[in-house]
Parts: sequence; structure tokens; C-alpha cells
Amino acid sequence: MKSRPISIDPMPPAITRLSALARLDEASIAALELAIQQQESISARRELVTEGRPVPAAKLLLGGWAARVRILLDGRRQFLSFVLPGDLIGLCEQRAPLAVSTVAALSDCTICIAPSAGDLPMLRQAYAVSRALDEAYLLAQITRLGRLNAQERIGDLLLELFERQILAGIVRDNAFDFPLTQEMLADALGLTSVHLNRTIQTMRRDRDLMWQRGILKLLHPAALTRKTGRVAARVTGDLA
Amino acid sequence: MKSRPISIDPMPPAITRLSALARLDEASIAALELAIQQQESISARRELVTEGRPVPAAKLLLGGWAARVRILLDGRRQFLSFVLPGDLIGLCEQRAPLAVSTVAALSDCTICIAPSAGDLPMLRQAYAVSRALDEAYLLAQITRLGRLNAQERIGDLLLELFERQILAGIVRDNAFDFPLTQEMLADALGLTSVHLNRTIQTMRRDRDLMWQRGILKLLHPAALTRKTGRVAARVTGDLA
DNA sequence: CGACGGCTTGAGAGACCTCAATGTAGGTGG
DNA sequence: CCACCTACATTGAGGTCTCTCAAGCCGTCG
Repeated sequence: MKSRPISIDPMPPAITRLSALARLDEASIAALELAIQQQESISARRELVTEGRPVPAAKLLLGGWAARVRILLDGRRQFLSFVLPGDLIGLCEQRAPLAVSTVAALSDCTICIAPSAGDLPMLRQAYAVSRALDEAYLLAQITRLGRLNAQERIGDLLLELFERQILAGIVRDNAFDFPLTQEMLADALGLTSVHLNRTIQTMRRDRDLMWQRGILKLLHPAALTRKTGRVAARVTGDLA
Repeated sequence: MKSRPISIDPMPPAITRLSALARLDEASIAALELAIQQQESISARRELVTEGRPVPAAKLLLGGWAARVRILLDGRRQFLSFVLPGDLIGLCEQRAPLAVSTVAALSDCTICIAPSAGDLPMLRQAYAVSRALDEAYLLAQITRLGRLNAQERIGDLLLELFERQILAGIVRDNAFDFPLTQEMLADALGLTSVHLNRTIQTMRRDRDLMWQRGILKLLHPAALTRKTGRVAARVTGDLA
């Protein structure tokens, strides 16, 4: 880090994140900045991608949260993964692809078209790493649902989201925007909202976290990491 | 399909499967046949890819079963997905990739190097569709673990495996090779082997399936599909 | 034949669910 | 400024699905 006038990180989260995934050159950043100027607002609950239909052009999430979700015939709902600022939506190598899951805005969001990485190898690499991370998050989700109990699931997911928010540079004092309801979180974790509520309460009592008015704060992320036996995803040997 | 002497499908499962994912041209098939001549035997339990280490060259599974697996610090095990004949292992767009999960042989296997799709657009498309299917299987796994009960999980997974084996052309009379132990299946489904055993028994009693000596037979796949509310993955609008 | 891995069975416990009611904060209209 | 509404969070009581621990069984293989 070069020294800078004391201020909040001035870069948009999306650029912070993609720069963290691969060393972006000037041209890539310029392309991103240009795309970001053409941003669009999306209101909560709107679908950005619909399961079974053709995948629209790739988007970049600039602000707000979205999620991949699957609804069963009898109405049961399962969130497959969360989409946070700086994440890509609907990136796809294949011709004539059909969406394998719906992506829906969980809060009001802003998005833009993801600039083509056609002649920008650095950007292409960032996209590839982003895809690899997406896959890692799916695997982590499977492990959570298959083998962790309620408290471990919650701790593990919150830590993952925390680390992802750090990547995008939008964590301050261990706290970050968290626009989910308990019911949404429960539907991500394979729990009922009642049981999630009770478990969150004991975590509050244990001073693991504070969560109110859409802000989540992890009081001792390192301790929580140890407690849940969590291992963060590493996806490239390039950096670090 | 041209008419051919009446016989069992003479093609290796891998070629059958990849041809089903995209219309392969002569050159692609020739490349695959050439690669298959250089096959290698892998004994059960060996690791083909190791989590956290660099991803080796992409492989094609020709025979036997493998699985992506994650082991927790305290020994709990979670199978993330199964790798069946015709599936690709370690396909990757990124430079300097690190494996996000271990891939281990569940039975004795034969594999070969996956031919490069560099100048074979059809083969490249088949690979892309294969990757998209892999992702769809992960999403299905999440939904199973998060929102289905034991019987639904079993039915849903067995149907998925059944459909995948059909793609590779290795199902006969609704029966196929199934080299898993009950404990492995339990570790894929987030259950204990005890509970899996009891649930399988009621499914046997209900005449849903027969399973003995490494052969699994679904007695009424269509009925089971209806019963579990299952929807199969569609990933491309190209074919069908 | 004994050893082994895998399958099966029993009994009891616990984590998580269901149903239902109550509490609370923010937002809107009068 | 208050009444009201809605969405969300919280609490209680009881039920059940799945787990744990443990033992017995069965086929295979050396």
C-alpha cells in the first residue's frame, strides 16, 4: 500500500475485488470504469437470470446483494450462493447456454454490463479466478449443509461472507452491510428461521457477533474461524 | 444415427457421453480415440487431484467411479460430487490454478489425458457443456442437502446418477454399475450410514430399487422422479 | 478358520422442526 | 401525533427425524 491521503478506499468495490483477483492493467481498469458509468438500478426481488432460460449478457454487481436460488415444487426454497458487490453474474464459456439457476436481487442493487475480456488478458484472468472462487463457494456450501451443525453452518457462512467483503474492500471495523432477513439466511443454511433465530441468539450471548439494522459485525473473526474449523478458499497460486 | 449391425453400443462411454453433449466432428472423435489408446489404470483410493495443490493436466475418466471429496479436521467426510465414466477431471480456464477439492478414485479406474480442444471447436463446446453440467450437479447437491429429507435425497441422487449413466450409454434394463458402499453414499448425502441403511431398506420394500453386488437397478424411474419432485438439469439450448 | 469390511438391527438421545402466538420497529395515512 | 399495518424477530410447547453407541451378522479372502 502506498501512502495516501487518509480517506475511505475511493475505488468502487467491484474494481477493488477484481484487482485483488488478478493484477489488472490500465486498460482493464479503464474498461471497468467505463462500464460502471453505465450502471442500472434493480429493485429487490427482481430476477436477473431465470432458471431454464437463455443466459443474458454477463453482468457485474456494483452494489446490493443478490443470490442464486432454487424453489421446489412445494415451495421450499434453497439459496445456492450469494452474489456480493464485485461478483460477476452469468459468466459463461458455452454457446447457447441455459441458466441452471435463477439469480434474484435480495436488496435493491446496482449492476452494469461486465466488460468483454476479449482483448484484455488480465481481465480475462480475473474473470477466470472469479469463476473458480464461485465454484469454491459452492463446494463450501455443500460441506456446510452436509456435515456441519446449525452453529457451525452459521459461523462458517458468515466468515465466508466476511472474507468476501474484505476482498471487495467494504469491511470496516469488522462490520459490513448485511441486507438479509433471518428467513433468507435460514433458507441458505438449510434451517428453519425459528431454529436459526435461536442459534443466532446464543451466538450473540457468546459475543460472537452483533447484528442489527442490516449491519453485521463479527466480534472475533479469528476466534470464530478457529471455533468452526474453517479453512478459506485459495484458488490461484499467482498472488500472495 | 446411421444403421449399424445389431449389437451393444460399441463406443467407449466417454465418447458416447461427449457426443451427447455436442455434435462431435470426425477430428474430435479421432482425437478422443487417440487419447483413449493411452489409458492408465488407477487403483481405488488413489488421489487424482489434491486440494490446495496445483491442478494437473485435465483427465478423462474412462471406467470406474471417482469423487470430489472434502475431509474436515475432525475426520468428518463430505463427498461433493461423483465423477462417472465420460466425465472430465480438472478442466480449468485459469492460469496457475490451485485445486479447490480433492478428487479420489472410489473404485479401480481407468483414465486418459483429455485431448486438448485447442483447434477443435466442437470438442471445446462439449467440454464447456460438461463443465456447465458439473456446476448443475453441484447446485442439485446443495438443494438435496439443504431442503430434502433422507428418502428424497437418496431418490434424487440415484436418479441423477441414473440419468448421467444413460448419457454415457451404460445403463441396461434400468440397471447400472454402482461401486459405492453405503457409507460412501451416506457421506455424499449428509446422512449417517445407519440411517441411510434403514431408509434404503424401506425403499427396497417399496419396490423402488434393487441394489446388490455393486449393481443398482431402479424399478420405476419415472415413478420415482414424480415421487421426489425431481427436475433434471438442462444446460444447453443447442440439442433436443 | 479367523479376520476383515460392509451390512443390519436395537435402544435411547438430541438436534432440529412444526405450529402458533406474541413482540417490535418502521412506514403510511389520517 | 397517533392509529394502524406490515414485515420481521422472538418465544413456547411438543413432535420427529436423524444421530450415537453398540452389538450381531454375513460374505470374502488369505
